[in-house]
Amino acid sequence: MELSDRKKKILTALVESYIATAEPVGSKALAGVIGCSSATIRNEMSELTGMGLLEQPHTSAGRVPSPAGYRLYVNELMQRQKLSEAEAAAINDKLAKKDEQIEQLMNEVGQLTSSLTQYPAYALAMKPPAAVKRFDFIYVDANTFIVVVLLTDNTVKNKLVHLPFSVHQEQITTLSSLFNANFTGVTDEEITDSLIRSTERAAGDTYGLVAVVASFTMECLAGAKSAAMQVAGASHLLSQPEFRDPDKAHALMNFISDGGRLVSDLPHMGMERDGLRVTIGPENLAEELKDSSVVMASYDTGDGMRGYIGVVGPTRMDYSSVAAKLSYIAAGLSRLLAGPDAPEGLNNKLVLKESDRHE
Amino acid sequence: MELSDRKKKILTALVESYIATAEPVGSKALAGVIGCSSATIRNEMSELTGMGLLEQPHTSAGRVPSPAGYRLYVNELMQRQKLSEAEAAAINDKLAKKDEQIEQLMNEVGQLTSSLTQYPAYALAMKPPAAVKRFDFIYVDANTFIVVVLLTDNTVKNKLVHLPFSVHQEQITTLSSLFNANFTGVTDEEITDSLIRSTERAAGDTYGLVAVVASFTMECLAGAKSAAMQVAGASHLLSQPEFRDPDKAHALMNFISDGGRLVSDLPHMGMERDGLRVTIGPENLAEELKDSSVVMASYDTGDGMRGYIGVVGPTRMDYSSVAAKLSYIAAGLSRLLAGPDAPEGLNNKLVLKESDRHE
DNA sequence: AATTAGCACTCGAAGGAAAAGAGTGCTAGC
DNA sequence: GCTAGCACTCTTTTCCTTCGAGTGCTAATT
Repeated sequence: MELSDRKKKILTALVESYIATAEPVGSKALAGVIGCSSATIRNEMSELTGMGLLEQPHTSAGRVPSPAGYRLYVNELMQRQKLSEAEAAAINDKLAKKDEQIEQLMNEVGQLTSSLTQYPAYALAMKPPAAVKRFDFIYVDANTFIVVVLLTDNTVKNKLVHLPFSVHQEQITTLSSLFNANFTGVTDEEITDSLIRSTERAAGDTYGLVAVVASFTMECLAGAKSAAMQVAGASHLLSQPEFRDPDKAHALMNFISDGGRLVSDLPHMGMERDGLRVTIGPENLAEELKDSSVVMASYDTGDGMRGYIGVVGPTRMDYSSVAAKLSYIAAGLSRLLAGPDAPEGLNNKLVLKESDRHE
Repeated sequence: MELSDRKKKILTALVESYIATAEPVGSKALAGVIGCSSATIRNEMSELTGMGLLEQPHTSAGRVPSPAGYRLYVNELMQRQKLSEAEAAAINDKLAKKDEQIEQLMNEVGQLTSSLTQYPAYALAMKPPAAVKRFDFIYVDANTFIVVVLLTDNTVKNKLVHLPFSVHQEQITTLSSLFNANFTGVTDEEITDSLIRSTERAAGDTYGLVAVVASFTMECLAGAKSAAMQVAGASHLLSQPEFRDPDKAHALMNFISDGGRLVSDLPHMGMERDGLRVTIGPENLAEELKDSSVVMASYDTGDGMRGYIGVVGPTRMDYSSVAAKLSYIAAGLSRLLAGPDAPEGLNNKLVLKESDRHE
């Protein structure tokens, strides 16, 4: 059922006033804004309460939006906000530095989001599954060599292997061709015991090393697809009036600090058209979030890497401004990670431009 | 001036009772424990107050230890506590996994310390300065090669370099000998502009790549000596009665979450004999810590790598148990990082034992 | 029919007095 | 030197009152 224009206006004004002040809103306060008497507002508010969009903390307090009220506000009433020049510039600035490890980057993004929104924030990156593109073995000395693995996403991993017995340069070379023949283009699930065993049979006197290198390879592949997750700014919660009760604050902080729960208990699929998603109070699965809200945005680099950034706060969250900021940051991340300077995905590589050549 | 035995007993009992309950301690409560009447205790307490070891929140409350009182307790009265079997086992268990990146490890150690002590904890690792032991260059394709750098601390770093022009296999080989000749054994301060320029002059047609590889090298060396710092469990603060005031909690949490301040504002030198150090309330330099205490322990791998773990809490901290746990964890870390299984320091290397050889 | 003014009513917040309770300091006696 | 006793102090708790914001309803107005 459709609301009258005036009801929409009242609900909007009420939600925004409550977001700003955290105080229940009375009819008098709205009368001025809407342009009719407080009695009229009271009648309207009474109906809105009947529809479940507003709530009364107690008889003689003003009204407060219910979760359904917030939902309606977020879906239909809220203004899409633009970032100020300064904010946009700050974000671009922070994101300018590429070429970082993914954990490090997620950490910075979390910090940035949190300090910008003044709410706790998290940042999550998920890499697509990778395979090995090529192996290189570097002979260091009789007891030591280095395995260097180049993955399909152009990440490079390495490991120093120290042996209690000696090997020759040629044995390492053999090992190298062996692995390049058998283990390239293989994802981590495809590294089976039988593959390892058949490689060992072909390995001659270097069979003892196969299992070691194979397990390192699996580690790399597992690491490559694993998600990086960072949480930042949890202490911002404490400045919100709804968390002046230390017990409530504690419960939610615990939940937030446990990155695993954030990932598992938030429905990170089914983003709206613009890659944004808001879950309000009881819509959240996790018990700890039943009277908090989460705003999240997804980004996508186009080459299989996806991720999310999000913000946790009281249901009385400044949805409009948070949504705008998250969208902007997410868009920036998509650009950064898939941009022309990093055409093949994120990794610690270095692109040399013609202009860098010394004359 | 030396305290009578009875005064020591009273002070000890009072501190421990206050640590346990967070309530000011009255003379009656102590009378039972000490074995004389409350009036006697009152007289003694009055003198202890005069000496500045106790404080009265107000006339009709019991007494509370002053910072000086805690200091005396920590220095002379407190029992060196032993860990329970279970606790020791839990720590050993957690520390069993070696072979991790240093950031990851510090993160886990922070978590472990925090969950064990129920206070916020931090873990800090500082690597000694390193130099490059050798360079390897892997030719991938005409536009791409990988630089692999083996450092003196046996860490291996790599970078994929993508070029806007083609190079030949031989050019890469030249580059390799060039860098191995000029840049090995060099610390990051020793990489000067003139070194780079003289190498470029010797580089022939690969001069354009010298600066790139050199700057990557500096990055590696800088990264190798940089400290890894992790903070965990900040939310434990909220369960302490002294931080029921959200403003206080907020201020301290902000301080703690800012790892940099923790490092710079804590006097991490001058550990006591057993590698432990306690700073109580106003002894702390940082304004935010003026009514908190910090217990920290140092570890040392013997090969130049040092680090600290620490715990932040109210002055009413359970010094005895925290000190025991920190000592144990620090000792465990020393062992882990310098132990027989990792004889050359921490890095992501892999040591193959004879028994690992397949038969 | 919709809006508004007026008014009685409700209920939490704020303030204040009184009572309760815990602990001290002092004095006198053991 | 220790202890019992007691008056005194000061916080905490409780209960009561007052105050005020805001509602819901009714009747008047447009």
